[in-house]
Amino acid sequence: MQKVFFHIDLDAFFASVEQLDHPEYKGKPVIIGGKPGDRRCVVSTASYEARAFGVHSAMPLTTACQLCPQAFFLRGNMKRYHELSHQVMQIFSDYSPDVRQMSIDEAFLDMTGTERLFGSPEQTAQKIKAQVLEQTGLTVSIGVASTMYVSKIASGYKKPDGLTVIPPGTEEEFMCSLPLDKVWGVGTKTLEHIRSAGIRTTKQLYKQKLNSLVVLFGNNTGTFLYSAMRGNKDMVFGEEAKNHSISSETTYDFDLTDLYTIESALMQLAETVLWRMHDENVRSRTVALKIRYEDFTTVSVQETQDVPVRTADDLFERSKKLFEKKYERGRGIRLLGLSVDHVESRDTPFQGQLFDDGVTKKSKVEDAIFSLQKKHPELSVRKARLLNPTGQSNGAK
DNA sequence: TCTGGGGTCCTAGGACCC
DNA sequence: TCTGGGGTCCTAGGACCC
Repeated sequence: MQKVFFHIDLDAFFASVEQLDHPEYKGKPVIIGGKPGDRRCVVSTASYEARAFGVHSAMPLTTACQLCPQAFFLRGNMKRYHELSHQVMQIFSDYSPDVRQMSIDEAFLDMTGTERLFGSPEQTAQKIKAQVLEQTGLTVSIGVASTMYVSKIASGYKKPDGLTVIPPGTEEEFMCSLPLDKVWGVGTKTLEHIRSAGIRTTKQLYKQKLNSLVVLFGNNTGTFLYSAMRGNKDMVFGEEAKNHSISSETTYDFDLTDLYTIESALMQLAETVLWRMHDENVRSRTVALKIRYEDFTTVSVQETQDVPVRTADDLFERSKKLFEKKYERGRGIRLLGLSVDHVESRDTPFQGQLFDDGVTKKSKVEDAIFSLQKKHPELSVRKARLLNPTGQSNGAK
């Protein structure tokens, strides 16, 4: 059967939600990411009105302020965005049993074989767009194609409120019509590499033999580029990620140098990560610490132990050990990040040494606190060290 | 214009085992 | 008398995506 995939993207999602909730923002430039004067911020989303001034995602906020000082600058309201995202995803599931949400604002739908039910893919896409607009007030852009990969690129072809259908058999033609930097999966580095090989257009890239791409870019990237230019049919729907991780990181307003402050920051990160591990009911044996120094050089260190992390204290102690191992004394720290990797469900039996060193009890106490706090979010149970009566932060935003 | 936070996947080398 | 080969796990760094 002819495969049909939709890729659906919410247009300038965070900014559109704000314009929806605050009619006074409608038709005006809106920039999510921070308030003017906030340090070390980047643009998360810019409304199309702001994009007209050259503002785009990932741009330093200070730049955005200069390009478009009259914009409404907002820090954003993730809770609200998640609410609306959920609502939109629900609508998608009315149209396909196979929805793969890729992030808060986009999803793939396997629409293969739904023609009898809903009509042609184009008609169905129109219906979805109309239903999302009617029920949420938001617009989406949809790409329709015979492969997931091409549908993804097609959804970005015409925005906002776009619909792009790539008829079966025209995938390669479509890929060859794109500028090189629109090839999904090709970032700055690979683009540079491609250009330095004398390849200037997707057409030229398409003409390369698999074998010469492998010689130029290595097996993985070479094969990817070859396959991408032909619509990347290998990208399949049902694959599970094999290496789940949970992380939390903070860029501080001012560089950290004082050891006590640094340890408090690590404790904060450990609490955040452990809270989420509880929330997802997972455990992990691998803890990784990331340090970004004042000059933006970034290093990381990780350790896998035989026994999984059990308490926030445990995680804090491990992170402190990693910090001492890696930190170059005297250097200012702009970012600290803590993550646990290779997480697995706490329900899968643990193949390891079982012993009681007093941590088990502590872990049970913590479990109780976490579930209590989950039931009653208004109760705040926090470590004394992390409370700050002066209202001064550690420098974290 | 000084550069967020949350992720996934890949590479290359080393340790260790059979 | 010049050093196998495959498999698995681990680590540090990096590319890329939203």
